[in-house]
Amino acid sequence: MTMNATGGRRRPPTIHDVAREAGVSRGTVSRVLNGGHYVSPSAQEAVNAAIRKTGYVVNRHARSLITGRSDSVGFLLTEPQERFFEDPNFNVLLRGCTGALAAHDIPLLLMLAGTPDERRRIMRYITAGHVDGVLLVSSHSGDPVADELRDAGVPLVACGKPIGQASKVSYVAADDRDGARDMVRHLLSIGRRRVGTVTGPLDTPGGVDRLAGYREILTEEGIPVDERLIASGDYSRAGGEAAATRLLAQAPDLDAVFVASDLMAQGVLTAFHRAGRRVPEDIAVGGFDDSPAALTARPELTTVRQPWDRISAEMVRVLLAQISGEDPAAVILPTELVIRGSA
Amino acid sequence: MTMNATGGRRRPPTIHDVAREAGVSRGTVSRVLNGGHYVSPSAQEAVNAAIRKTGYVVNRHARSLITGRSDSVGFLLTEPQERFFEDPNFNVLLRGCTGALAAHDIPLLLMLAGTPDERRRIMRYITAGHVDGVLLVSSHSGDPVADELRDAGVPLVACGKPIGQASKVSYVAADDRDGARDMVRHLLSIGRRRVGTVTGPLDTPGGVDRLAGYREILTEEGIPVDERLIASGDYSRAGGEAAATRLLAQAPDLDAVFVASDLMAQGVLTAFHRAGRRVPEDIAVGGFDDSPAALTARPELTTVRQPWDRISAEMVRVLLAQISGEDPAAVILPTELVIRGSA
DNA sequence: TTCTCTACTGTGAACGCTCACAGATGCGTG
DNA sequence: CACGCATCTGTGAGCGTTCACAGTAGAGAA
Repeated sequence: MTMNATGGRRRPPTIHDVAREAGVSRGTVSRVLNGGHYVSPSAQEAVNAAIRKTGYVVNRHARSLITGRSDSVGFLLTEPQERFFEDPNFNVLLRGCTGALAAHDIPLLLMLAGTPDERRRIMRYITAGHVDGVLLVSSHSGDPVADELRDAGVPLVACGKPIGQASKVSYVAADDRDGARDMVRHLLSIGRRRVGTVTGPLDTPGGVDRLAGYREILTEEGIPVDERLIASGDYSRAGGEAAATRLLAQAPDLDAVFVASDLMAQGVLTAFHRAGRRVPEDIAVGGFDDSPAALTARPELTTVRQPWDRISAEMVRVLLAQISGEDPAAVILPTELVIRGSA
Repeated sequence: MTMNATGGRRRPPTIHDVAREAGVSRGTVSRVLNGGHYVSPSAQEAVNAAIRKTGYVVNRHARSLITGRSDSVGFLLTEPQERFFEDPNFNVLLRGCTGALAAHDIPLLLMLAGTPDERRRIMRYITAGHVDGVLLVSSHSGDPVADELRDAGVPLVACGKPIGQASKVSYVAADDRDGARDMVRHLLSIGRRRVGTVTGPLDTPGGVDRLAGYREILTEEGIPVDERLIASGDYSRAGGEAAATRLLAQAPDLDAVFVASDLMAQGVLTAFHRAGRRVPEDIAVGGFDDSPAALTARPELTTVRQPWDRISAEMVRVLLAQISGEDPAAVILPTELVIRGSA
């Protein structure tokens, strides 16, 4: 018989081979491949059989050459990468995006742009049309990359609200403010009155919005906001530890603290432990993210879950919509309070 | 002047545009692009200037169509993915590979093959020549994917020694046995005599080789191997906790334990804590991996560092060598004992 | 009948690049 | 002087696909 398929790993079959096998023309095979419009049922079937028989797989390079699309998207990480790879949320996100794209048969290209050099190289790669769109992950938003890409006309979806220039950039984010509100409300509901907070960097939406939620609830409850109860961190464990130490010094009567990330909350726990404060007896601690770190911590962290699975799915959905011509869109997803031992 | 480059985002410049701009032919431009052999210095320079001026970037699809190469490689994860994405080592590996490839201007395609369906789709994608080679990460080695890819003639490098069929598959691994030997030797050197171990799954090289190292040192030191001191885990925290509990029941006089992963060691610490055993006073604990988990643990884990940065670099090196025609190769890298509080 | 419309099919002509080849030049050697 | 050889250059062909277009056939309307 034919010595192709699994056997002789020679030249892979082309659309020509399929056409010959099916007794139709290239054009018909191509039409079957692209949705099967204007193809008779008999031809349709013959082509499908031929595809199965020959083991044909479309050559994406040839297709891309003519369509101008690449049928792939980039997953772009700006900034020093350690921060991300340390962050368990990031992994969930990466996995979710890869999976969601795979459902559309679209490969994901992982791109790391830590240094200016890499950034340049990658921008060239992207703007040369080697990907159809970009999923952008960058914590310090206000990242120039977002604007550059937008200006270059590259479909783009950011993870988290980009702050700064009210650029028309699509994004998907959890409702940070509302999540913070839930947590602080919870801390108050269990009887705490000196509720502090360790914020994220204030050039990130997570930093700004979670702090805003904190302020709002206190105000709504008629509790004056005491600036000595506010310390800023950098989303790292060490930063959380340092912030907690400052907090204890500034406000020794602290009885609860809302920490803007679980990783920082781990540092906060360490600081409190060293200072001889018990959690949650002396001080209740609430985190944010519901990362695996929340379960590693002792006691386990009460935290705010971000719907990462939905975030990744939405990012992909919005990006694909944008690639096929729709306008940029913003999606904000609800968070969920997860109560464990620390508060 | 010319209305290209940064300005009008119309059709990107082609090799034709560059040739015209430089006053040479396509062929000469192509030669410059591919190493610059047989090109006069003056032409070389004119072409480079034209490339800068036009902002030309090679169209990889057109190139791939004719060369048959795709100039990209896949990073393939088999098995249920959670396991990997939970594992901090994996992240270091992914980051390292992406970076090492970027240095060669080769994009990395992340591929997740958790389900049989995905596996089929991805195998088709790979064997269709959409990537030039594959970096394979799969903990339970003996994975059929490795053999399938090898049989399909796809350049391949595995992370960790594939066990089972002595297949001619390239791999890069840390020296598990030697690392285990160092750790057990260390435990003995601090005076422990009832040294147990929690192994990894015994269908993984990490499981087998680390146990082998454990046995070897005990034997060399003339200490009989007591099977009650050996419990197997599954590289998960919960598995470590369960194994430690069994160990305590089987051998209450345990005074040290070598755990085949840091994550499991965390579980072991939890179990010991619950049983009222102090670490390291009552029982010394040694981990493996030097993952961030080692620093999260209390006390911080004495552990064996795997050189993940070098592993990723070597994987990429070996893969690229193989793509350009060299034979498969195995690389084994030394580990390093990291002493902290737990032992 | 004849004409129009829809459903379907086949055929060049690209897409942007590399490769093989043919040609041109300059230089050293028989 | 003729010849080989190495260096350099341009040209046509073709990689595998899609797209626009030109058809063909059959059904229904005029």
